Amino acid sequence: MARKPADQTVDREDILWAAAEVLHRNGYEATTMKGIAAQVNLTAASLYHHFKNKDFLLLNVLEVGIDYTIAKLEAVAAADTSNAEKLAGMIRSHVVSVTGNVAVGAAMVFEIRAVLNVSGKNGDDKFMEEFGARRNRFFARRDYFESLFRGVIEAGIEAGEFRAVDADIVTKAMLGAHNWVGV
Amino acid sequence: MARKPADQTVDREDILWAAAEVLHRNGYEATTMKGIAAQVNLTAASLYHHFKNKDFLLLNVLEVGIDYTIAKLEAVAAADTSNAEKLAGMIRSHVVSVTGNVAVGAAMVFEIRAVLNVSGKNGDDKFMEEFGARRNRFFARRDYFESLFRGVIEAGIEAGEFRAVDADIVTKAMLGAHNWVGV
DNA sequence: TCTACAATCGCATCTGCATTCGATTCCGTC
DNA sequence: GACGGAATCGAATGCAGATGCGATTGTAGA
Repeated sequence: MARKPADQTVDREDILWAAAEVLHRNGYEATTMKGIAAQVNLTAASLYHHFKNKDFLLLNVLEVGIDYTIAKLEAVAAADTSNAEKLAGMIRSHVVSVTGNVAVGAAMVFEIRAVLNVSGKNGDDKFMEEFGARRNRFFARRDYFESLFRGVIEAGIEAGEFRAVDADIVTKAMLGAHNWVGV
Repeated sequence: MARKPADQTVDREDILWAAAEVLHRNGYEATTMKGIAAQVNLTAASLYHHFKNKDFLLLNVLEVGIDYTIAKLEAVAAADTSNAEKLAGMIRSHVVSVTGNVAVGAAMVFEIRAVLNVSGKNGDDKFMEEFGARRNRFFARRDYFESLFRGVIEAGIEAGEFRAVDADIVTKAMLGAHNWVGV
């Protein structure tokens, strides 16, 4: 009695989805391994077979989210159109990403800080080394994501298509607007 | 040795500020009573002299924040100007509120859901009754706050000052933009 | 069929945190 | 100066949640 029938097994991705949902409902710290496990009819212990620990699991949710969002965005950003059209397309793409998968979208909006705070308790060198690296990669991706928007805005200003606004602030405001409509 | 010198005593408000800061840094669940207490050079136990418990304390942070924000906003919203001017003033007011006190501002943005989730563990009837009431009041305030914006937008559309947009969505997007620049 | 591995589970541990309580010290007031 | 309440603290309690471990059982090849 230590294993469920084969037709109930889940894979990494199922767990990530479940985690995203629980995350969306409860927030990072309030999300328990038990809670995630329950979502996929497993016990908390079983999750450790698939993920190193809670922090890695949740970071993984964000990684998948940002990668997906960026992939869709890059396609649009690479288009050979005016900056105005490009920006419009990017906005559409981003909003669709955020609203299409509210759980993951919200996770990326709300749980960043939680990921940032992982550090103290886990005194493990090995752990923090790997986690830190992946976390940095995630934030780098996030910066890159933002830079896609900022880039188009700046290019648009250069080209005289847009008024000369503060691209930094406008980018942030814009992303905030996108995030918010999906919450 | 059970009391600090008089010049170090703190009051409710000091604690609320401290809580807002810790909240901003760590998020709701990761915010510990000990952490808040440390911020004002007290022990966790001492906080219970000032607040019923953690949930009430943190809810109080949000209450103060929304009340402050609304107070400032109402002044502008009541002005006898065009809707466009009014809206501009409100945006200014809100952004200043959010950026002026990042801790409280961020708390209101990020911790709402945490407050919403308070319920299970505290089986106390008395507790949940009062907490629920205050929480509802808070959310009502929050709705009211949003309605101030939506109202002006709708009025502006009526008056032909603004294009006929979806006031709901635009309000959300707008507030998201404001919140985001302050994060 | 047998074997190795993957996927689970139950249980036990360990830790951190909220909350309680009794004791102590300050301060304003009478 | 004595008294009552306010503000603190330290220590103890109790619980929930992360994680480790050994046992168990599907399942895919040899």
